[in-house]
Amino acid sequence: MVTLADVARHAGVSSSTVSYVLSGKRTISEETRRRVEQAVAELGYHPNARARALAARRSYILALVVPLRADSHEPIMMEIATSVTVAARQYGYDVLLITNDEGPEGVRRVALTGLADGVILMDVGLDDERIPVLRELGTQAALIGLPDDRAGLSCVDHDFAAAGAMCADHLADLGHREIAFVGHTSDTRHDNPTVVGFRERAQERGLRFVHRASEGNYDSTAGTFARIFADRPATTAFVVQNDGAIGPLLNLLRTSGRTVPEDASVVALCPDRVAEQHTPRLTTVSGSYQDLGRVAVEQLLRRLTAVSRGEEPTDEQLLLTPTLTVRESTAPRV
Amino acid sequence: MVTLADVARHAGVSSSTVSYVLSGKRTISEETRRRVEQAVAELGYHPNARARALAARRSYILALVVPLRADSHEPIMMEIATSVTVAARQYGYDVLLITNDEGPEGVRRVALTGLADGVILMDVGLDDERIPVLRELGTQAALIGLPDDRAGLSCVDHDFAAAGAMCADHLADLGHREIAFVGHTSDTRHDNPTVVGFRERAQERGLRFVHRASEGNYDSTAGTFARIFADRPATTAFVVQNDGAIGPLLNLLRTSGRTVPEDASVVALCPDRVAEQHTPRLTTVSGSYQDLGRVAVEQLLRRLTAVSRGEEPTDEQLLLTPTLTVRESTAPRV
DNA sequence: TTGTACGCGTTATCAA
DNA sequence: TTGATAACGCGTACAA
Repeated sequence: MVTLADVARHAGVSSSTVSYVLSGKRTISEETRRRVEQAVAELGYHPNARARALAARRSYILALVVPLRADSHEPIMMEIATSVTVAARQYGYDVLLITNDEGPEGVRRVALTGLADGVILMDVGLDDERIPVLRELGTQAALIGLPDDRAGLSCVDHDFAAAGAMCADHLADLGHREIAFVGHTSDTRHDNPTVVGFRERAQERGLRFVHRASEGNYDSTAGTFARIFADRPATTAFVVQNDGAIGPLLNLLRTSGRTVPEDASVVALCPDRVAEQHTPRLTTVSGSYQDLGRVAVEQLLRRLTAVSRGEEPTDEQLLLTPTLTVRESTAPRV
Repeated sequence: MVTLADVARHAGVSSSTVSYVLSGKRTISEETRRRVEQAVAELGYHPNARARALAARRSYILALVVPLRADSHEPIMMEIATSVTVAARQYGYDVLLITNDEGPEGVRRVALTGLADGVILMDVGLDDERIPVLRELGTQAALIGLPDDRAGLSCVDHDFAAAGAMCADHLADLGHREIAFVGHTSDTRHDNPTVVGFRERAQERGLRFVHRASEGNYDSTAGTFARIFADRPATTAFVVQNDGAIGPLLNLLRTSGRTVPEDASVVALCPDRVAEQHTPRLTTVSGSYQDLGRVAVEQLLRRLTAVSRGEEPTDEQLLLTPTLTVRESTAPRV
């Protein structure tokens, strides 16, 4: 293994000079810089991360805590995880994966042992049990998802309320008056922000709507579908916040003799990738999960640099505005 | 921060004794062990991972290299990543996430800087560009996927050929004679092991079959479906190796007046989670991605312990036998 | 602009 | 069964 001392010897300078050339924390004469860089190249020197971490008292590692059984969320989780990793690398950080089967202790462990400099929490619930640990240890963190008590924390999430409102607006603009919102049965929250945003905007625009749930499979969606038309036969548009219900819904519309978008418009709240897979390709309101990961990394790194300067880190709460992408599944009401 | 020296002082022993109590690498008298453990508890000592890594010359971190744009593979990737992490934790290791946008250099970086003790490569291709780096640096690794040249490497993968054969056997046992295999257009390999395994067993059992591809959306699958029945009107069973084509296929069967499984049997090569979502619930031949991750971790750790003992690590190539789960989509041919 | 020297918190060797 | 103590390789305050 080639060490800093080896490079120093080879270049005829002290090892601290080599260190400073590499870190750029000191002004170095052009001549010695050249010599050092050449020695680095000739010897094939690679700084030892372990020694650096010990001496610098930071590991340049961020811990990413992912939920273990994210059920249907899994593709999204991977997308966030990779975007976090890519973003972190651009700032010279690496990412350690922590699964939630360690529970809140996972956070405690990486913070206490100094494995990670900070923590990114995915899939943060309203009352997340990992948050007390952050407060107790003073661990720097960025959360993806908005907990109830955000004091002292930086968080980022999609602006679900805006997404709901955008669905209402788009369909209202197209002249629809009777809309069905198809959610997921596993969403037990009465104050699902998407629904709230949708409802408020729908009321402002004078729309009638029903909110129904599906389990995300064919049978359940068929039942939901039947009930919607039993209750509201004049329904001409659907908003779907349930990836598994999309395929069944489209098929039910088809088999019931309704053409999309001529007879019924469909707006999906799902990743674009999913929307492109269906026939017709679906109009969506969607947020970027990559942005979510990137923003979380940047929030956390801002906190870390603040702390390293002896400043107080500033709490940031950011809601990312989603995008309406009009594809083939929405059209003016006839 | 509480250090080993603090604990030693508090317990009235030397710091090396504390270290040995914690690592268990030395026999310690009951009395001192008790004193040390009490001091650890009273002071709330947590060993510093960075110092440990430097002194022990191992980081107790494994690097997991995931493909960046895994397209449809993404849910699977997350499942493997979490199972790798959980398994690694059980052996006292953590997992660092490396995305393939760093390319082969990512492997070089973590190995050369000593960030990780070993590497797990996901989604390994037949001729993977990361493999030469492993060889060049002598980095210990475990691969998920089987490359062509496996010399000096430990690998694990599903036994796809066995999976294909099991599909053929199951349908042959049920009396089917004409079978359609629906694959994915993105699979350009002529020697797709699943197809090979299926074909060979099908021939042994005297089955007729066609192999067709779909892009995994409704339109493409509809075209494939039409062609299959144009070519082979007597087809009574399908094997699907294309998650996106499953929903469309079931709907096409339904709308064309064929009931599953009475008129047509369907065997899916997909995760059980996906199979359970469809109506009817699908008979599958599937392998466990969790096992894949766990086995890779164990292979890598065996190599690492061998090396630390000065022994030569043994190469292991393991194919995991998949499982046939009979659900509601297959029945005897009528 | 450069060098010296100490510290980071463990592990592990060598003695006792 | 236990204790000193020398690495481990780098960062940085202090000195020159």
